Amino acid sequence: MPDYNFFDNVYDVVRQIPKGRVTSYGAIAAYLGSKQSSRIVGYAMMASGTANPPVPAQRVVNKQGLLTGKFHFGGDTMEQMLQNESVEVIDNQVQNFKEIFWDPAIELAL
DNA sequence: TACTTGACAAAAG
DNA sequence: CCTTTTGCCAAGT
Repeated sequence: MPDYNFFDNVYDVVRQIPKGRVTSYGAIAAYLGSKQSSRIVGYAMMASGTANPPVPAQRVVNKQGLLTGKFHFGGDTMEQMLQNESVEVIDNQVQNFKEIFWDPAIELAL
């Protein structure tokens, strides 16, 4: 068993995302190590579908606030879940993204 | 063991 | 503004 599971780190951060808030792959990657690892975060999210406990991957979007991976949830499930948490999503785009953005580098720095 | 793919991001053309 | 390229790391083939 590996030591530092990048995936586990990602899961831990994502689970701490408050309701009605969203973050970006790059933010998580940057918080863990380097923003270059953003792809690994996305990969972790994909694996999160089989992870236990499952992580609120719907709260993780790309830096544009765009629901790039909504298809992995199955149709518009991602949008529905986000809107169910008071997150406005229009055309795969999180509205007011900048306002509800949750940055682990700041929130978890406390 | 090597090559390809991927829920990203930033830069270049 | 849109398309292409490069970098990064892990997993699948």
